[in-house]
Amino acid sequence: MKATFGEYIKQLRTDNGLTLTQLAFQLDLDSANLSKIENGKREFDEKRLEKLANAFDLDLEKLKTEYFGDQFAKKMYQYNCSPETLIVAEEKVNYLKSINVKQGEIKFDNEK
Amino acid sequence: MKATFGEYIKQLRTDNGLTLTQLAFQLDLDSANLSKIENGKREFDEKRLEKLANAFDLDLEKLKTEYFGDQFAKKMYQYNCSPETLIVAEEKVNYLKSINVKQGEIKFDNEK
DNA sequence: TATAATTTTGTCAATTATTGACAAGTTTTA
DNA sequence: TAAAACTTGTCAATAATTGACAAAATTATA
Repeated sequence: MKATFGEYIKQLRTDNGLTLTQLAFQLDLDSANLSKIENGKREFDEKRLEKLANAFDLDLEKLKTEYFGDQFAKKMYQYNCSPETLIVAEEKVNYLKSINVKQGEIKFDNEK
Repeated sequence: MKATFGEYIKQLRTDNGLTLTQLAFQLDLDSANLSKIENGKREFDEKRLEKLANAFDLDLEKLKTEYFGDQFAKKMYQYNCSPETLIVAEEKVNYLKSINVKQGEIKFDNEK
């Protein structure tokens, strides 16, 4: 899997013989906007990952990996970040996990 | 370097004997908001990275690595992404670079 | 070829998120 | 204990994102 997330969706959709309208309906989206997503002109909203997984019977975890990997890649490309950035990210994830084992949970706004 | 970006700024600031007000001035920020940034309650705006680099005579590239690494780590922690996400990100950066060598540049809105 | 279906693009108001600013509170320092 | 430094809460202003629709372009098919 090397494509962007939009290209990936398009691939899934066409492989399964769906039109934009059909998939957009399942994702609770306008077909015009799904087109933009597939062509990289709009972002796919994280909230719809589960619907996308259901639409094609995909593993949500794998989908998340594709999705966030894509987001990070876009940012890195856009800002010309060094590959080192990803190593730093890995360290910092571990750091965040370690301090939260000790100190309880960080609250993010997407949690209730 | 394992700390969050906010902790990193605080470290730099205190090591150099600056108050919030003093550093905030250099960053064109309100000291109250800088406090929130240091404590992870607000985001540091990418546009201020250069000012931060100047304030402490840091290499902008290294700062970017810390900054974006921190952003990715937060997202991964927040959404409980697998470590694999970073490998996917690396592949996709290369993919983006390869298609743009071939096809010309992707335009991002932050470019003029 | 025409016409129907599909996809793409443009636009814009509405919603949502982020920011700057200031007041008020707390903690630290001298 | 007074001043300085830091933190927290709030909110209007600004900015970014989204949904929706119209219309243009492309593709498929009768």
